[in-house]
Amino acid sequence: MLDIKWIIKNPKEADEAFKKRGLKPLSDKLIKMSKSRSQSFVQLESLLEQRNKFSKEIPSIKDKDKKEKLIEKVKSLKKEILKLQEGKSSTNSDLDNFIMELPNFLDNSVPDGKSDNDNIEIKKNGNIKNFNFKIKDHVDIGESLDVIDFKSASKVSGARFAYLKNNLARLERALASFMIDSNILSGNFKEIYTPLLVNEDTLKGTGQLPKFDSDVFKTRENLWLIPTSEVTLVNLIRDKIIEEDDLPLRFTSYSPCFRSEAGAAGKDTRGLKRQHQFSKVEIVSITKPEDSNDEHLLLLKTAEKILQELDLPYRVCELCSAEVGFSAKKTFDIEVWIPSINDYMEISSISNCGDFQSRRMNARYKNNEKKEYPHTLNGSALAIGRTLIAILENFQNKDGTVDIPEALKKYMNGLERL
RNA sequence: GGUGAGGUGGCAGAGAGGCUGAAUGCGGCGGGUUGCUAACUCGUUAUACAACCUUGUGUUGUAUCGAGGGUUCGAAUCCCUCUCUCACCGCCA
Repeated sequence: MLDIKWIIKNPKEADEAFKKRGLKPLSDKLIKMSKSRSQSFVQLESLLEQRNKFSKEIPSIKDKDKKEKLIEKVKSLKKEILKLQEGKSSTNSDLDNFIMELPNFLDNSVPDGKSDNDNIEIKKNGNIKNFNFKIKDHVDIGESLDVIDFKSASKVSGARFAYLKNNLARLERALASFMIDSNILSGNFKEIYTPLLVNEDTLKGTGQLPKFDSDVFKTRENLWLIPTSEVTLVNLIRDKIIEEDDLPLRFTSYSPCFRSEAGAAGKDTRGLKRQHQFSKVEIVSITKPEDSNDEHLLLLKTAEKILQELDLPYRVCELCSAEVGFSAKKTFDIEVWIPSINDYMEISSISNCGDFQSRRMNARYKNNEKKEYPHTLNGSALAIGRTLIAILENFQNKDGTVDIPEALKKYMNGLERL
């Protein structure tokens, strides 16, 4: 959530920031809304004060008529209060609703841009293999090895689901263990197993709601399937006051993720790339504001290390202004090399959300005696479904088999290839 | 899913329409006593928001006793809904 006080104090800078996000200047509107809110608030307070004062006097008045009169007076006060409260709660929620749908301000360092073409590649790593045979994509590899079954999945669940079978199912499990272990080593991330169903407030806290409700699956019981365990990991600090010495908090979690991807119909329909359900190992950090830039790099390094150990070629991009997500102020994407498309594909997104989420969830930390909003950061380390694609394709052999990356063999009981 | 009991400050625990932002105890903080510790003792000890100026470790106000509604001149206290915790029963990996 944006800091309305800061906007009131710095309307020009705020409008610049809105512009960078591709929005109209909104400071005027926000300031007006906030002013009318605080005006009615002051008015209401003074009415409440009167009511309380008179009410307190009533029991000590002996004269019956006087008493009656005073009671009548308070009654009419009450009517006024009720009226005002109605107005207030509507302007109040106007501002709240409006501001809850505004994205985070971008970091100054974020490059301007209009599409993913304007993302800036900042690093490349690993060797892209030259295959001396006709390569297959992961769908063909998976189906010919009888380890992926889309047909059955579409019958059982519908489009955008898949069965993984045999050693590919095992590989998915191996990757989860491997990634978690690697993360714990990289930064002493604490492993967490989280709930997969959450309530509305939780999703508001991290920013999926209220704006992106169509991207998230909702159950009859008003619980929502998490689209990422960022949601549950960051919400661990909701309504809490963290001791300064306990920062940074670092969490890692393996979980299924569910995305309805309402806006993505017809996109990437082939294969495992864009599924309604996929697994992901997530890393999350909660830091002091002054540490979050360094922490952002640590998260990046943590995710990169996994690709390095898996021996997968990748590059790191800094997202341009058009591509940074709603809650983030700065994001690095890691993209892994995919031979069948002869290009890189996003496999991890690592974001610094500043105090945007901690404001939304009212999470603070003690800075000496002051309470301030910590920064929250999250990243995939890594998306497992897409890691499977990368392994199937980058480690494929001419005979249709797929080698198991060295780092995973011990998690596969020594298995050499699929 | 059913039944019952509950949710009060950092914690424990009173309060059962106005004197209650809330007794008491513990803990915390500051002081006293003491060779040190302990014990004892005195004082102090919530948060958020707002208004005002004398811009201060300021004054005043409002809200907060799980959440949201309601009754009332007045609600921690009465009523309704929801939620969470605990116990027992049922079901269950």
